[in-house]
Amino acid sequence: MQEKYFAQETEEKWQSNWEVDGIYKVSEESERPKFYLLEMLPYPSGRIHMGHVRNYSIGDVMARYKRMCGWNVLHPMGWDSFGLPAENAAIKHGKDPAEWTDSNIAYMRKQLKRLGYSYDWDRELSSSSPEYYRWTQWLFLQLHKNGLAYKKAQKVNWCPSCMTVLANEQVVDGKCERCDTSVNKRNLEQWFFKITDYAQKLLDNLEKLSGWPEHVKTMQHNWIGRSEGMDIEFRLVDVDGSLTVFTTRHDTLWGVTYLVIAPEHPMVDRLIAGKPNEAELRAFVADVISQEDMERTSEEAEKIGMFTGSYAVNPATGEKIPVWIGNYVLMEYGTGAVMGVPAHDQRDFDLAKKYGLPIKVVIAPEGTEGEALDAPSAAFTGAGVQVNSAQFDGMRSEQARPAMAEFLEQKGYGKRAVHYRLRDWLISRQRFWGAPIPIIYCDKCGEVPVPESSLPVMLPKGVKFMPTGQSPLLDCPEFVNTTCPTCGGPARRETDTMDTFVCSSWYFTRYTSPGSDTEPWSRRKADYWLPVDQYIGGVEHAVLHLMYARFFTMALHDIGLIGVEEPFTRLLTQGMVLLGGSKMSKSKGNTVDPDEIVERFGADTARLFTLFASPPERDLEWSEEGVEGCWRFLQRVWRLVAQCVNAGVFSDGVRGAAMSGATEGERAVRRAAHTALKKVTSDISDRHALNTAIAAIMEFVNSLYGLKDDVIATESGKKVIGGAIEMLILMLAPFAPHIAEELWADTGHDGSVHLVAWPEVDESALEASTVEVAVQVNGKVRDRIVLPASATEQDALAAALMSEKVAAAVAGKAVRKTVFVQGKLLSIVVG
RNA sequence: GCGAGAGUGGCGGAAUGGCAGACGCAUCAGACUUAGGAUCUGACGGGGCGACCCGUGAGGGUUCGAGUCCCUCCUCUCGCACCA
Repeated sequence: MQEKYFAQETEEKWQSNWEVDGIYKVSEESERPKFYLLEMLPYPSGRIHMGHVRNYSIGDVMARYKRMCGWNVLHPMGWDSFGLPAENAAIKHGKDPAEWTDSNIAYMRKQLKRLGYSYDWDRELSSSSPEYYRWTQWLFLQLHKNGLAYKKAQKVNWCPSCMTVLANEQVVDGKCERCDTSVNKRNLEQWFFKITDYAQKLLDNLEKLSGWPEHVKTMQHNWIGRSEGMDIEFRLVDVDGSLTVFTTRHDTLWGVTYLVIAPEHPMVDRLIAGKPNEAELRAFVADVISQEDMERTSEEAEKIGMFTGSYAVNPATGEKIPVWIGNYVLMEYGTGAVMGVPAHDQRDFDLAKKYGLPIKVVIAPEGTEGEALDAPSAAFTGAGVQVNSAQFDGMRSEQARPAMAEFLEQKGYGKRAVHYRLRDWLISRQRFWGAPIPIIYCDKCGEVPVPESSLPVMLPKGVKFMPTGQSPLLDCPEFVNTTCPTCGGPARRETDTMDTFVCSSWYFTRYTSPGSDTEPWSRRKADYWLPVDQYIGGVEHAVLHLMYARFFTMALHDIGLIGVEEPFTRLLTQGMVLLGGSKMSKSKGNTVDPDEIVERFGADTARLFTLFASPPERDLEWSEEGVEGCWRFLQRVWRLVAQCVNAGVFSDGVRGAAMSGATEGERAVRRAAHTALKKVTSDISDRHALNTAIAAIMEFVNSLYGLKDDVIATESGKKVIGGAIEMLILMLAPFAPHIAEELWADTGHDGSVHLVAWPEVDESALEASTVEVAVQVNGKVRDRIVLPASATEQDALAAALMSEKVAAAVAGKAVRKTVFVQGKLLSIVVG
């Protein structure tokens, strides 16, 4: 066996063997417990990038490890293949989106296969294929049937570059999440999913997701934004009707000196009609509405307002208070109207100061009841003691709150209410390359769902793309014009398509039943595999994909289509791959091409480096030298095994991993093997600390190099070394599957190393006859002494006092106390 | 402002409250070589000839013992942010 390893030919050989033998295919018919391991569905942009390599390498280690541990592992791969880039390529280069997408998929599939991931490729799916989007449409119809999909006109986010509307989650800092263009608002009639019905459940279930990172749960928690308070009704004075405000501080109700409503509020017209300055008011309203959201809602933006000329009555005090229109009140949140409490809310305070509105203190900081009534210089927003609040005076505000709620509800002035920041999910897109929304409009029958038997509503071929801001399907008469399923009369199809996040909200369920063409999935199979036991992907989807998929799963559960409520039991969010401190990206030009790394070093090296350089959850700085280091390590492993093979370690057959060991050297080899195994096993399964698992294997290899020459000289030593080498290959298998497979064969084994059981730690092998113990005197390490492993505290102290250094530190003082940590440390306190 | 996370050698990073810096990279020295950008051996936080002293963002505290736990700050990253 030669001492140099040539990765490329070996890797390709095993990749084709694996494929021919189908060793990663799984079915439900298994005695083994199931484990569903999934990495987030990639978009087929054209080529894979290092972020993909890292994501899938992490997943592949876990999949291979779990498989070796005896689990029936489902590990599939597919494509999130609808979306804008395909359409942009169509517009720019005249390519058919389907062809562009398919050729990207073909290339990327080849890249993934070249990296040797253990996917069950028979389950591959592509969300843009009619076989898949047929069921996306079918699921839309189920949601529609159950009142969870509806159409309404609303002011929505519009990305002028993508020429489509966006969901709230897809707007980051006022910019399009995808292309970074500033979004603006348009009033459009759009399709929504009623995710707000699940706001409370999405929030409550977070507590059950103990396998999710805290920061992701926090982000979802904040995004859902539950707040508890009261809706309080203020009767209007000269106008019919009332205004309802939402407040979390009804303890400040007696301090309300005015109301403020959003310029978009439906009551605005009635409140300003006929007022002397009506024209001026209308101009003000129009001006505020026309402002971009960012300039209107940024914290620095000045609070401006205008008196409507109308009044309302504070139900608590009976006082007549003015109704204002303010730029800082948002129609989309709460009721679009707020009560102005300048003494206890900084925004209200700013407005009151600016326009000379009265300020009335009703909460005094503890111990300042008398003086607090003077004109404050800023709003006091903390808790305190009620003043000026009729029968509630003197109560602490926290206690006043429930008492007041009770009082207000009894009087019929308001009711306790919960509002969420979460809005319904806007799913329609004015683009071609998505799943058409299966709805038909008929002049007679109105909005009619496409019958399930007519699915899929296919995307037409040969569409002309013109970025007009309307779906290209509109210019496609053969698509638009149809007949009404109900009355048979002429009708038009919906031309908007679905947000691609809809496609990725259920794909993990489709993987359980690939190719099913009579139903989206087999209930039996889905029940067997779901939920996903371990999900891996980037944190950028914390409130996008991960929340949409949770909503979808809950909804499908409640409709009765699926057995689980939460799709992902454990979640690992892997960090980004950086080069020169910033995320690799084409636009910055700081990318490293996986193909090039595979070509130079092989897939095993590429995988190993992305796993070794940093713990999975943290960002990883790409380093050419680091990659070379991993390559050197694999060569070092190869050389070690080759030298053993050439020395005849395996000449009389395989070793079966069991090792006895009589001499000190043999025991040391055995100890090194099982120490490494113990660390690697717990690092993979408990902590997902793949970087330290690899470090432990490296240490193991280093110690084998040191021990081998002595031990290998005898027949018994050969057996011990052989067993250790087998363990090394098994431990390496999840991380560097190709070289492990080749070495497994070269050491005389039949069959794939990836089907061999993960070895078990032999605790007895870990025991050493002697241990080194650090000796501290008053907390400082003074010496290290070697003791028999069985030494007691007394033995240790006696031995320690024999040490010159320890004796010097103790000299002349009395030993007051000792602390002994078996095998590690002796702490002597003197004084 | 609110919430979450992080600050450790020249670098990436290790350390159930128990010998700080595992493992790797870079660097230096040596060996082997016609050669070495291969490989092997060794050194590698700072100071000091030395015994020793100092050292995990800063300052306190708990403890026989603190990178780790507690308190007060500082810096950075991420998320939310006029949400009533």
